[in-house]
Amino acid sequence: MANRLLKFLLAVDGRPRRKASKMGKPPATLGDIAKSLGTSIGTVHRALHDHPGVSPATRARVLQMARNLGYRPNLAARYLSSKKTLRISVNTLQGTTSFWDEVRAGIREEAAGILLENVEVEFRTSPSLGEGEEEALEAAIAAKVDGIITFPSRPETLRPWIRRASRSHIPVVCVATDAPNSGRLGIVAIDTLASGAIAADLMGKFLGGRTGSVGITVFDMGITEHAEKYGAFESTLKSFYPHLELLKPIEDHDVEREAYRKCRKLFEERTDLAGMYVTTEASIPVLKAACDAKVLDRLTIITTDLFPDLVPYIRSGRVAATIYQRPRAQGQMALRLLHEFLAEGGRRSNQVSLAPHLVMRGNLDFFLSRQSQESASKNGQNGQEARRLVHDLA
Amino acid sequence: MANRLLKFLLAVDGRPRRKASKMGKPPATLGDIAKSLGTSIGTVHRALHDHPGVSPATRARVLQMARNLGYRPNLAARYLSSKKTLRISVNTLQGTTSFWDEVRAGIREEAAGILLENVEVEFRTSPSLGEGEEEALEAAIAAKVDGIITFPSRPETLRPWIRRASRSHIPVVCVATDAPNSGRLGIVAIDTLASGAIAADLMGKFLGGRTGSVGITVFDMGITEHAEKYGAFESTLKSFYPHLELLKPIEDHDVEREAYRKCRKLFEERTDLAGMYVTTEASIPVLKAACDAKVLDRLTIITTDLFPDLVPYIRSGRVAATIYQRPRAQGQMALRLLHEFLAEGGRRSNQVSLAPHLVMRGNLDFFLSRQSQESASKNGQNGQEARRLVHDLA
DNA sequence: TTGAAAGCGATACCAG
DNA sequence: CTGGTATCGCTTTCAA
Repeated sequence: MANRLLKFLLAVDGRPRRKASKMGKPPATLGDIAKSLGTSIGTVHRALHDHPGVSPATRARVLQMARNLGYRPNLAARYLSSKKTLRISVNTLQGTTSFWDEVRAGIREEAAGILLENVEVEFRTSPSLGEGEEEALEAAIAAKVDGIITFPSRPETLRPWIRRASRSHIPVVCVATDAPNSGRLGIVAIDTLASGAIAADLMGKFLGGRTGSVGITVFDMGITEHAEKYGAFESTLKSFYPHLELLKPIEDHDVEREAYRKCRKLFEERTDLAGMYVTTEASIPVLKAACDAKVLDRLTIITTDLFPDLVPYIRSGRVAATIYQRPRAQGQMALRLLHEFLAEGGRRSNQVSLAPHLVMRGNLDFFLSRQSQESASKNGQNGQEARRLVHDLA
Repeated sequence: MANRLLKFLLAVDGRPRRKASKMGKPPATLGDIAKSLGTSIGTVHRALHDHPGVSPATRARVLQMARNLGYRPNLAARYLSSKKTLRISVNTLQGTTSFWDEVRAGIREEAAGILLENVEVEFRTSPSLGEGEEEALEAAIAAKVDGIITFPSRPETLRPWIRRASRSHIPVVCVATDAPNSGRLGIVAIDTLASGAIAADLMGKFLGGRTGSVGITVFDMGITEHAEKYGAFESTLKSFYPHLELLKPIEDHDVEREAYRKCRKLFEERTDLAGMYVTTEASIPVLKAACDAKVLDRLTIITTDLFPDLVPYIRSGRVAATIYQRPRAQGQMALRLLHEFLAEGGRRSNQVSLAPHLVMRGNLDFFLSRQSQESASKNGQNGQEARRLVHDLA
């Protein structure tokens, strides 16, 4: 092949492959700061870390000089010398479906993949919604962990605890649900608007030109995410499929009996019901109700998430599609966000909105094989053994 | 709140937060190996790195002992002392759509996010399909980069070059298309089966009960990925929507005129055509052809990927849905794969299959806002300035 | 072919 | 309050 360098190819410089070769001066070190200030490394270090025993005057000078020189700590050196591990508390739910297991798996994978192997994950898992969540947060704070990943099932209740953590300089990242105005560092969740909108769009298309009403279940309209999802579903339906009537949301509060009862009632009353969008995890009771009310085969049903009990419904086509909220990816991103913050590597976007995945009969197996890849290690363990898991960002 | 530790919460030990606190002995070091062998650190190092000047006998003993002690290099120490940068060549296409720009953006983001800031990315971009790709690979090998990310547009042609790279101990990761039996380290791509299957499933649902034929365009059936995608589309259609007849694939070879001509012909001949699945980037010519043949509004069209010219078609509903191949995520994963290998951090799955995203009218804006987030820095640059970009894994 | 030793940049401790 | 220094584990160079 022609050896001439094609002109459209980036010319590659042959300078020695050292960092400084980029022509930018080598990054400033503590020593540099100390030298140019005529002080010692120890002092500079203390100043930069707000450690006691530095006069305000010198501290200020150090800070200024650090800024001038564009000082950025060398993480390799830091880790090598200190060997502190970052302890991260993961406060989540046991859960009724595999959702939270997957989130935890994602967190473990990501933690295992960190090069500096300096992350230790502690799981504090609540047995059910609202049971011991505050205590768990309190315990994490008391244990002086370096960071917290949590699912604020009831944002208002947990908010004061998150505030408390922040005040103790413990960054908190929320997963799946946000806790607004809590001072949390970041939030990782599925984009609610994208979810609601795609569900509506699919619903409309699946129903073809048929008219009728469409039902929707949510956890609680008081939670921002759920209200937003409903809103997106509603507005999309309205603008593209105005012939479909959206009914008032059914709130199930993650209580199976409540979901069943309310939906059963709906199914029996609204004979014009054509479709149903279940935004919560509690899709099985809804499906049961539809079955018992003998409307299951008449309805176009779109659910949320993916777990074993749902599989037969999808496979048989009785659930037309499910909006998969990618728990694994949520866990991974949450840990990444937190770790990057802790490692001082840089703060990126603190609000990560993931696009949901669409699962239907056709691609169901793809997602199932993905879930089963996480063969090893269940939750609750200290995650040390979860060294090398098969990994991807689904 | 109750201070008692709820029994279901993981008990947290209060041992000093040092690594060794896990009760597992501290990881073995070079010194440990040297000591237990009665030799020196230098020798151990040379043995482990295949450096010249070690007798085969001692090398063997060192290797064995390293294995026994479960030695794993401390990356922080390694990086701190050597300061070599990993140079990675990214050989991709200029491209007609924004696809490759996004891939490169993803690679840059990921490179910028690496804590040990030890990655340098060089872009070698070919102006068009097949133009200078071999030369670019040759150049990368000649430049002795540490790793290569490439798009093997014509796998057979590039295979020998990939082999050559591998023989020179330069790992190669393929993006978007695989180069089988080339010795490449890994492959990152959208799952073809998931793509084809979901497209078929949607096509069937969108068409409701209507009968008719469905067309499909591919790049070239000779490329594994395209054949697989076709296969998945075909089998899904056949098993769930047997009343739809799938036509023979139209190969466009990424030539716009070819796509237009062949499709125009199809549109005029097959008056029973109900749907069209465009698996290639060249959807615009197909849409033009449909428009000119006056069948655009009659067809249910599913395309691939997302770029500006396609937007109006989606917004107006003339393209029912598009299968988004997440170029950004592909780039990110490719770099991650390669870096983890190079950093000796561990080898995970070398075959990453991403799930495609579904874009429709409803969630279109979500994806558009995502793309525009990558405001800064275009391709072709040396990527040094792309320090902190907004980041997520879409 | 091998051993010894000087860094890399930050942390943490001990002396002034 | 501040300066000095041993240390982390590895790479690399210089002697032997």
